[in-house]
Amino acid sequence: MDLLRHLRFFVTVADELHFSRAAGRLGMAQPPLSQAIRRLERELGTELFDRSQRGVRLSAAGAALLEEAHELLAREKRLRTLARRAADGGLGVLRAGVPPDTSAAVLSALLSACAEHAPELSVDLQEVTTAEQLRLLASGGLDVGLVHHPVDATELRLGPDVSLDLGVVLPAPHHWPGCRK
Amino acid sequence: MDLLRHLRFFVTVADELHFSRAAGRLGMAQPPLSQAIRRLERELGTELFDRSQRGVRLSAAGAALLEEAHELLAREKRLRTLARRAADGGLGVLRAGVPPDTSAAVLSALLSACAEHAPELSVDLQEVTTAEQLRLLASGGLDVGLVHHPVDATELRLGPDVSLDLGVVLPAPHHWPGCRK
DNA sequence: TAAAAATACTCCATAGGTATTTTAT
DNA sequence: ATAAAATACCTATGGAGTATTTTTA
Repeated sequence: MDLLRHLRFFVTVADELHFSRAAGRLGMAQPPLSQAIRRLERELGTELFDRSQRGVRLSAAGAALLEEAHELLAREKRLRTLARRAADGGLGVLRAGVPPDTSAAVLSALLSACAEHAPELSVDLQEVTTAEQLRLLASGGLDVGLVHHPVDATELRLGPDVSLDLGVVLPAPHHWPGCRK
Repeated sequence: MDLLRHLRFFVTVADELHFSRAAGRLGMAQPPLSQAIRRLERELGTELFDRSQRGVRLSAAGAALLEEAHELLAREKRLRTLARRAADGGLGVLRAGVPPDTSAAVLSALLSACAEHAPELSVDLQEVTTAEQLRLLASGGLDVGLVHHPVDATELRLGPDVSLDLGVVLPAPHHWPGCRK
């Protein structure tokens, strides 16, 4: 019954609060949209909207489910992105920068954690200073970096801190192939 | 194209590594399963399996996607569960009875477990004796109760025992909004 | 030769479109 | 009277089944 498409319909209607406009945005006619929402409501066993006079409102259940629907759709996109990368051989090398003074212990711990989590991912390690890494991350020359705190992480995504005085900085999502979270 | 169903197919095949057996588990014939997997591979732009001689193996991309597929399916189930709760009006208050001599430790443990499991559920606690609870549960005045054993649980559903001499009694399903199982 | 997956085809369910009706302001 | 959603009906896409072929060990 294609729950994902129906959820797409749902969030669009929830956004517009107007079936005809939502149908327009979805590139379809209004009647099939109405039908699809009704089908979804039957499937879930709940009214998603209050179609009373003066327009459409989210019902309590609809409000509760909207957030979850968004997350589900986000996951879907994520999976498709992952698949795309795998298709392009993107699941190949992860270009990682580390500061020159990184200890062998930290390095091997990170590498084995990566290998366990994404076995098909090969890691291309490069010794770069924190400052240099920030430039490379911003320009797409690196995929992830291990840097010294404190750091100006505007436009970057931070990972968890590592051991004592090290931290992980990740670039904006589109440069971000493997090693989840 | 119903990604979710295809992912269900995918994880089943990945689990069995055998199309015919997987088809059996899915309650369908083998040819449509093969077709569906091919469609999914085309859709994602990646080979999910290595169908070489001597059985089926997960491809690198397949291995990478499998985990994500599981999470997506888990989210789907979660959403359906949420919808169910909302449908039963479960997204409101759960009226819970506890015996007057319940210790604060037990109480807080139960409440935090509930909060973790159903964050959107607010719990309305009432101190009632075991005997009183049984009457209220039967009449719908309570949704769940924490009672002393032994107890006459005809027409009620029992939950797991709690700590030493306490037990959980649940009423018939239709009075039963939250706190699964 | 046997077993498992792929191919060919047929059929039916269902999603979507168009036309129309209903309802509420 | 108008605008928006619901209903009715029709068509077509595609998903699933059966039969069959292909391939490899």
